[in-house]
Amino acid sequence: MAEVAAAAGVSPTTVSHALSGKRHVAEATRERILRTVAELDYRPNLVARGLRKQETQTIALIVPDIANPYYPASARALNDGLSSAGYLTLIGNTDGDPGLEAALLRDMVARGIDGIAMHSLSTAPAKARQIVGPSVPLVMAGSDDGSQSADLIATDDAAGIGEAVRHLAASGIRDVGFISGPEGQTPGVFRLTSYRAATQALGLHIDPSWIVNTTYTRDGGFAAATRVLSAPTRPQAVLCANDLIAIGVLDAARAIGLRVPEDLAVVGFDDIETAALVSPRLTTVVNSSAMVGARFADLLLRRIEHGPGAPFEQVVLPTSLVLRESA
Amino acid sequence: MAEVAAAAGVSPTTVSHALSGKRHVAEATRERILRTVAELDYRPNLVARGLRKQETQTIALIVPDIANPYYPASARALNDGLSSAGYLTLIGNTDGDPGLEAALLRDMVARGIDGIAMHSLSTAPAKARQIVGPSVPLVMAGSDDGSQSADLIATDDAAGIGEAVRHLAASGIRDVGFISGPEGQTPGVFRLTSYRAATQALGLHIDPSWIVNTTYTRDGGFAAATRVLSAPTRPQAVLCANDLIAIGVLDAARAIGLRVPEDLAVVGFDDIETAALVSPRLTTVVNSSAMVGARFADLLLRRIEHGPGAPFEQVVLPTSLVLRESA
DNA sequence: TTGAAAGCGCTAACAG
DNA sequence: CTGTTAGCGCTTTCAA
Repeated sequence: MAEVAAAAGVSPTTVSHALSGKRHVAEATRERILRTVAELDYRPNLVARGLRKQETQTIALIVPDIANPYYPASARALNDGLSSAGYLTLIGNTDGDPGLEAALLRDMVARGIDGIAMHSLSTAPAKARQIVGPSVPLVMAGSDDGSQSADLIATDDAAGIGEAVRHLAASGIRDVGFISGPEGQTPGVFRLTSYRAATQALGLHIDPSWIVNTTYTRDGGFAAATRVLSAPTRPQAVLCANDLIAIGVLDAARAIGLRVPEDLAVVGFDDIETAALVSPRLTTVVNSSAMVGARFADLLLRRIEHGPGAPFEQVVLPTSLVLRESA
Repeated sequence: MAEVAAAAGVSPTTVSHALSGKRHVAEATRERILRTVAELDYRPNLVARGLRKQETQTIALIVPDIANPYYPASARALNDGLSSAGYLTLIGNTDGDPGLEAALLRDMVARGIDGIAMHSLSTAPAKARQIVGPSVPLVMAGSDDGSQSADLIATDDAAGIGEAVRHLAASGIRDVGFISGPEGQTPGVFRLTSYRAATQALGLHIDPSWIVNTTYTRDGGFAAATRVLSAPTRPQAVLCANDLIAIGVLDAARAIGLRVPEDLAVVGFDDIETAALVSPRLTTVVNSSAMVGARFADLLLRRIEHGPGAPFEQVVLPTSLVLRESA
């Protein structure tokens, strides 16, 4: 920048203002500066600008695993919602590990990011807020501890799962199992709770062996289903905490020789693209990842604009059951 | 940092060294400093460190679209290969637009990233190098202009496509079409070339109407296939520039009432997870996205270590045909 | 309409 | 074994 200033015969201050437009610069000087900038191919150093302005035009996206098909759509929508404001996305994978979630939150703050969007599996908002400090814009999805310490995006799990259970009951199914994520991890726990409530509301009996924890993966679903389905009293249907698990259940049903949905009805959660592609096509609860990403962007932008003082917002995304072939 | 220094009764320099370990600090002082750091919950400002050291521990990943199922695995593998060295990934989506590709390259450099990994659709290595300057570590995949201006990751398209064409010919198929990506975009052009070479080697005739350009999406594949398959002289098989296109072709075949593979054989490219899940399961050329990400990390690390002087490397990833149900 | 000077928070000579 | 000083490249008072 000093070079540009020298070449254009002005002070660095003026170059800065000519580029930022933050104060008026005489038309002639401005043109001269812009020409010099082009000639010298000068590009502002954003690290220096970030240090000085205490804002980096970067927002952090913390996810369990970007390779899990649920998250990329969220990442893309977040990016698109923020790119017009000049933000770029810095990404971190946690695999749901509480230690990594915490470490990544700290690291992101140390990097001076302007906001954090987090799909949390193990860290509650209060804990996350404690780690990042009071002034960092923080929006979390999939986790609500009632602490009012971050902007929140929730999914109406109860509605979707209630709809699913009623749909099954309407087809005469009374024995419904649930395959959740790792013990204690959100959002599985919420969905499990919704399942308990929904079955109880219909007066359905639940055998404890029908409820099982596993990882949020296809392999996890396969392993869990293999256990549940080979028990003497297997359920007629299983609800799954996400679609990946449900696809694993489909695998297991095929391996065991169970027809879906005749012998076993399967319902997923999320409606990732693949859900409509597997065979049989998966009946699932729609929980749009792209919608979450878009809301991340909205809330972050609003929080950045209004500062830490404004009351925290909570948006709850609707869910709906999409009927396909598996149930 | 000044606060910590004051509280611990030492100079900032000593605090810096106590934390970085770059020079010896007396055990007692070090312990005192570390305690103070913990008490004050001090966290180094990485933006300031970045400005001073001219390195940000950040690498850029530029992809056409992170929501396209091919790229997340690459992103994850890149991240994993780099995270132990303390790097985080800054992501950019270009949609293959040359202008965006260029703009993103510039922006990343301005942000002082320590290296760039790019899945390029429209920008050749020479052009990218010109934009980022001579000293920025740059690894590109899917694009080679023979200019020796960046580290390169290539896929052995010819081998995989040759294998596919021979497999089709062995089943008695002689009329093979090719659905590519947008005109002129890599990697479609390379694959199209490989297809021409492979069919010619077997003496197969190609009708010009069997070769068509479209976007690298399921919808693109559907639209293109609808055109190709409704022509009077439709091919017996189509090769596709990627799996998403192939899945769209499957959709189109179903819509038209063509049985796959009996009436139409379909071969994809990439072997994304979904390829094995669709019905019929997709026969495709394996081109591991995770492998690309891992190589990105390797090459970037090596380049960062050795500096811009070392000769550019080029790794070519093997491909292989995986036989499933669609061909 | 423009400039001088200070400073964001750190690290690396240089010096002792 | 430790401290002083300078400076990374910007933006923003303050002053003219």
